Amino acid sequence: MPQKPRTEDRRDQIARALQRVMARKGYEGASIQEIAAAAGLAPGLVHYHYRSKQDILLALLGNLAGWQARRLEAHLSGSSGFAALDGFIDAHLALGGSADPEVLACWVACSSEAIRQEEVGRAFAGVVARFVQQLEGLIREGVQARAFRCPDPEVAACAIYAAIQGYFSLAATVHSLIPKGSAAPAVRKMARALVVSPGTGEGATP
Amino acid sequence: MPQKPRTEDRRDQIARALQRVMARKGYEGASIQEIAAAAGLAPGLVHYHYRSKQDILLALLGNLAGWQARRLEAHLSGSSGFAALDGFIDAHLALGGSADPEVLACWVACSSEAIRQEEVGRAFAGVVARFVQQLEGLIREGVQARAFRCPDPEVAACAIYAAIQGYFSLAATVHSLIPKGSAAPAVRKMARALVVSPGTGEGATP
Amino acid sequence: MPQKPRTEDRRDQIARALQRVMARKGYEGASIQEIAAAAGLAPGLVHYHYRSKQDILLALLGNLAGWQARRLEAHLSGSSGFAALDGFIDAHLALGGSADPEVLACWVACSSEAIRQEEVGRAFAGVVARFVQQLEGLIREGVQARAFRCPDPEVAACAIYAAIQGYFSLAATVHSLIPKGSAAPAVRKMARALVVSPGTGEGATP
Amino acid sequence: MPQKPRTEDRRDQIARALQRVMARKGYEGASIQEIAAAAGLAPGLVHYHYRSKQDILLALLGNLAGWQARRLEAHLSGSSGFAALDGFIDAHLALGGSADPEVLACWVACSSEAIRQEEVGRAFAGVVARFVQQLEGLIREGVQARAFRCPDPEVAACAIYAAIQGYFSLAATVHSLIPKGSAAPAVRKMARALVVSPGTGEGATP
DNA sequence: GATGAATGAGTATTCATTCAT
DNA sequence: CATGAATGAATACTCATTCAT
Repeated sequence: MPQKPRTEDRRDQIARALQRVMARKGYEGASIQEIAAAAGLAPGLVHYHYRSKQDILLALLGNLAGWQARRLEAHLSGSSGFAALDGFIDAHLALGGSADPEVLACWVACSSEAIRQEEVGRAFAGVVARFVQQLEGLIREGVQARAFRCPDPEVAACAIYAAIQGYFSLAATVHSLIPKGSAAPAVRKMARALVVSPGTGEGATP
Repeated sequence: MPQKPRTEDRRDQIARALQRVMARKGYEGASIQEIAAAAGLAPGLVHYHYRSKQDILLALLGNLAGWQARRLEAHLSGSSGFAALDGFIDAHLALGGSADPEVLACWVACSSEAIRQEEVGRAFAGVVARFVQQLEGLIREGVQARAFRCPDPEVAACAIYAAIQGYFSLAATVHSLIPKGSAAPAVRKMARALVVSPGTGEGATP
Repeated sequence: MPQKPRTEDRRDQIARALQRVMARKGYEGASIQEIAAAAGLAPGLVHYHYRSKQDILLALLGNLAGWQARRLEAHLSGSSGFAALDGFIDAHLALGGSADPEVLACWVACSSEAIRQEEVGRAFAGVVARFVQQLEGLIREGVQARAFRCPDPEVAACAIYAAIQGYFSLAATVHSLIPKGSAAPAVRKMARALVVSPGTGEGATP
Repeated sequence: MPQKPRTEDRRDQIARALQRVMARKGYEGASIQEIAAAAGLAPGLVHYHYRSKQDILLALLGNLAGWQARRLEAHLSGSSGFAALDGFIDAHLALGGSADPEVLACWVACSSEAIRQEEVGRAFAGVVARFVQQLEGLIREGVQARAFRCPDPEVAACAIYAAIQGYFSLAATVHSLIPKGSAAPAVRKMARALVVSPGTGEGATP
């Protein structure tokens, strides 16, 4: 059976297997043996293609980030103003999107590992920072185009991303608590409050 | 609870030790030996006071919930309307509050374990549900008092709590990304958008 | 079965088990499982009493050094001059002494590990240095007492110890090559050449 | 041996790679992958040219023995008596000779493996026996030529070789303990004590 | 000849849990 | 209550060897 089916394929196969196992058992709970079994590979192969278990996690994190980036691109595709803002939110929260419970559980597990493992922390922070900056960019464009009024786009972007992140966390842990289909609309509404307000003041518009 | 006082002390001592260790190493990474060492106790004592490691986690989760409930009580104390809403938010996000990085890291670790261990999941869900319902209650009171207009208090409560939860997660993982002191004000602003709007429509109304 | 049979006893028990196994299989070949089995203990106990396999080796090295030091003491016991010199040699090479093939094999294995593991190297060097310095001391005393003439006791001590060490190595590897009982007398004779000569010249003098 | 020339080159390339790696990591610590990397070859090639890892060690041992035999030949070249004796010693211990730390470390590692692996033990014993017998031959010639007086050339040869071997061992493990340049002179002096003495008695000459 | 992916047994080490004292 | 030694299963990782290409 030893052939040459593109090492890159094997790596992806293994990262996806980690995703499947980790969603149910967490990162520590995902043993190499189980990951290999889930990938349909011999246990030894895992460490042939990855130097360490952490490396698989980093690869998976890269995958998750890549998929999300691609979904984002599809949802934004040249739009601006409220359309872009809503696109960003929908790309993260709309049904059929990240609603994949496996991806959600993995993401939350990644955030936990980010606390424990410095290298994972750096990678995780990089991914999050990229999305938040992209969001901040959208807001700044909207402000320049007079579509938005926003005293502090950095704060606004962070807040909107926090709301999204919070829904991820709740969806992964207490899924039934979230009224069906309410996430994206609610965040859209909250986002508006941040990009149409004249100051840090009370609320929305006069 | 009603045992010899020493016992209750010991249990708390151990739960706090788990908190300290878990903040740095996560739940799986916190060994009983290390927990015992952090508590200044003999390893054998841990299993004398707790049936299993999971039990310590559940106790810690209870502690975290209790502390938060008490802080909430202090921040609310009879207020209503916007004051109550802001109190709820501040109790979670105001400086000096849950900003304790140890507590944040523990909370995120708990959310991860909630996915893996059914029993932890139930306990975690209970805690979250209680806070969300309390928030929902505040909103309903505000609506009845004509202070708020909110078509769906359940959705609003969930969204506001998601934003808080998201800030917890970001604070624990990518702390430096959050502009200092921006969390509570931003969530207040977002919350307003949810309790003054007439529909799921565009945003706040005149 | 969990009692308190003096942890120090357990440590010694394990170090002796390593000695038995290592004599046949070398250090790398001595698995923790096998060491535990040879000691009649559960595998987990080994790492309860020793932080790492290397630690067991260091303990064993300490044991070997200690036994040899004690044998040396017995063989020297106040003697000086040629008696002391012969005593040093006999303590190392006389029959029934280090002729224990198990000890010899361990010693050679230790010397190999001393090359690979820095910490073992330091410990091994310390042990060897101590014996060589003791020998050098004996020679210096003999010189001061006019019993010896030796231009460079450091060189002489090193050479004599090298000869001893060489017999260890040969005994452990090509035992049958050494004529029975020839080691100690031969080294005694060689040693004389180093402590009675006036210079680096030809040999012994009339 | 009579295969395609490339094959023989490859075998030597691999044996030399083992030498390099083994000097730092020992025999067990030298993985086939690493050996291949050190040789600049694909891992699979190693087992194409050698049936097993042990076979590489045996080849390396043969190389070491061969090199030493050649050096010996150069140092002896027709000499006899003390010149031959000194030549034998210098061939082993003179500066620039086996002082190559890589070779020394390998030699000590080989001696360790000789204890563990019967086949290596036989090969190692063969190599040592050959050198000792050659030395014994030199001494016998010297005796017949009336240059030496030596009651037991076998014992003398063994003793001299032990001293050489001991210096190898010390040089590989506690190099700094040996006074620079003292090895060969010291062994020459010790050797004299064995080939000029009238009996096994006290010391040198009457 | 040469390659490098594949295999699966083996390794040190960690750990929750138990229990004699 | 308290101790800390004991247990044995589990884990990440390594490695000699094989073999399809």
